[in-house]
Amino acid sequence: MELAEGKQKFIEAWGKLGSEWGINRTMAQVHALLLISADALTTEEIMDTLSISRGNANMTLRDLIGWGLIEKQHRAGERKEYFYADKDTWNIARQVAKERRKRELDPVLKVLDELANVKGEDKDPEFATFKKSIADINKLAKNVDKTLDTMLKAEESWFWGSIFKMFK
Amino acid sequence: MELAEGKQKFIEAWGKLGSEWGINRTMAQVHALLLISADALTTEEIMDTLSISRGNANMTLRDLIGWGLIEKQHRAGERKEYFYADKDTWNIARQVAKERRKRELDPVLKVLDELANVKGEDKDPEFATFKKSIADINKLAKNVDKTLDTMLKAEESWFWGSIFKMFK
DNA sequence: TTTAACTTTCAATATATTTTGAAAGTTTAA
DNA sequence: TTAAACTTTCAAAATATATTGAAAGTTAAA
Repeated sequence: MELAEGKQKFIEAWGKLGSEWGINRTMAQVHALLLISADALTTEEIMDTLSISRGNANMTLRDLIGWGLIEKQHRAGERKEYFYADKDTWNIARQVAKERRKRELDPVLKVLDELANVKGEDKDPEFATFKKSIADINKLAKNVDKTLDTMLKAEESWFWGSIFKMFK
Repeated sequence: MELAEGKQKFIEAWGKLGSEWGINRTMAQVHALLLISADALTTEEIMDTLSISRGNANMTLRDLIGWGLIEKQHRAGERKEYFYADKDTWNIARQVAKERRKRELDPVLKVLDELANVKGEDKDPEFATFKKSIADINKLAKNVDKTLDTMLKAEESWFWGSIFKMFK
């Protein structure tokens, strides 16, 4: 397989994976493109390569910056902005985990805590089932939260070392 | 907070979380409803409670069965089918992880392996960056795969025991 | 069998999300 | 200043996804 074809395939696969996990396909594709680019790219180059509009490219790049996955670069004597992706997969995974925890896990934990206070008759099976389910999910969510917290602070080598030890 | 209101809130929160993770909102809501129901429910009851159509309810219930999250029940002397959700959060997490691995991680691993064979000039920085990125992502993906594999075989207590030990 | 209770299908419709592109906004060099 | 180079915005259009509901299909009791 040629490099050009390989790049194409990677961008497609990354885009598909992203969309299956609730991430805008274009955003995942732009990220993929920058991931496999040795140099930083301009908005223009990204638009052309992926055949997307200026508005779309601009918004997507802003979002990616918001996710902490890419950054702007400036070159002496040039007005244009260049975009460059962090290539470290461990950082990427951490960044994504961090953002999603903030945006999604935190609100859910808040709701679950509220729901732990629902009042009712312990003899009522409907109430008992509700209570039990909420408590169990709460426990799982808090464990996930704690695990992410530690993971976010961890260094790569330390983390993988632990995973390997954990799973022999 | 009253039980009825709590149920409502939980169904909404679960639906929102699901949709943010690429799971159909209605599917997550039906799952939530069954999770907090002491008894198995009929299609009719689910339709009424969530205000969804018969077709939607039917398709969603089939999907949930496909994900291994709920099951049909039959009652002596009745034609109607009842639906019941597994209430064990550990099983739910495992089931979801299992399905998503099969549907999403496996295809990505396949593409990454193909992309590892892309030919090019080692001196070409574009080629070198591509190779490096693919290799790194491959490594991460394989680690995730291995971790999931072990997790899927694991018993709850064993798993959480390890997590706790891992993170003190 | 027949029939009524129940389930499934799917084309049409509705809703939600993404994308476009032209206009407005901003910045810097001359 | 002015004007050209560049970035941002956002209403409208396009696309993708989810939902409806009536008709077709299935099943089991009579």
